[in-house]
Amino acid sequence: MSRNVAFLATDVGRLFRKRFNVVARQLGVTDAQWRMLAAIRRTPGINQGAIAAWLEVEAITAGRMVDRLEKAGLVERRADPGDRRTWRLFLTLQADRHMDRLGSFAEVVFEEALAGFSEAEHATLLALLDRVRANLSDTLPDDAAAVLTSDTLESMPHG
Amino acid sequence: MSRNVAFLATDVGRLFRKRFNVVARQLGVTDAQWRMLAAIRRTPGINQGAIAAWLEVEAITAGRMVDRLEKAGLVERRADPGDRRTWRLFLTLQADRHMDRLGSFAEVVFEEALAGFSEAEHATLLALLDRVRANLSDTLPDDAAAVLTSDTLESMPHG
DNA sequence: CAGCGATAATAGCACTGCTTATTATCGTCA
DNA sequence: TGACGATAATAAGCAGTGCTATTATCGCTG
Repeated sequence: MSRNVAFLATDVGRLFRKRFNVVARQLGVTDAQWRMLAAIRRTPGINQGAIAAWLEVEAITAGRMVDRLEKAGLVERRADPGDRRTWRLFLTLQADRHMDRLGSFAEVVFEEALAGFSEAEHATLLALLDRVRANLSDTLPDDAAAVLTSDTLESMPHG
Repeated sequence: MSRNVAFLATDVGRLFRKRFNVVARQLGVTDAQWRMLAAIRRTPGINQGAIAAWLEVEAITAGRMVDRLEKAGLVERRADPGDRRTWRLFLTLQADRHMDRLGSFAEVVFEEALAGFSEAEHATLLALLDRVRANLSDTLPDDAAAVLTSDTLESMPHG
């Protein structure tokens, strides 16, 4: 029944999310929000479209997450001096302080998830899963790659 | 960044869902609904709690999906003669007629997802992913196993 | 049979995510 | 410079998912 990659992947993702959120709720942050915060920390000043491409979600999805994160005081939207359509995203100090603890929480769940795995098995799993993701990512791999090299990020304040 | 099982699994699940739903929308059925329909077809008369355990989601989640499927005319709730708290679930004729086509749709996406995979790689991926799922499934494996052998299903009309 | 803990389902609230449509702006081309 | 297609973001509406709390029963125990 569930003997297929899609269902297993869906289940693993959901189960991870559930576990992570139990502990991360202490900080008022969900797993998806953590991913977004991490992406912003990696490239401060990134705009919503680029972060959506990076996370492989739709722009509207990313936009609403930013709404909540902004309201929660974890992300700051700053106007782009060169393009009045876009927002530049930055972490607040509070968010920055949360990142280490969130990382630790995730580490714990990762270890549970991989209990009994050898290093080789772990590596194999990641490699195979990544190939599946690539197969299913329409034009997304190109877009995501573009994000990392485009001029969008060239003018960023302190990358 | 996304070099961990949880994120990769989340992404693969989401990407699969997106692709599958593009075609399945013709029949007005989502991927999650298809999973539930398949579970009901496998054990007609199953109740909501058991199906929730089988799908590894919360009872309320399954209950609301049944709401929508019932409204869409794909699932029928029948009272349980022996327990007034529970509902027995059955596919309608319409749903039954959809199942083959939905299976075909999924096959296509599965093949895309596994493009370039050898049989051995495929098997390895499934085995490793399933171990991760087992690691993350709290008491769920036991519950799910129980579902398959419990008296819940013994008195089912034509399994 | 009365009480009480366990179980099945549901109600309310919140978050993630998608599709389709709309608004504001940009950039280019005539 | 003015129009028009492309792009960034948002709006509306729905599905899936979870947590916490509540209601209706069950079933056992005294």
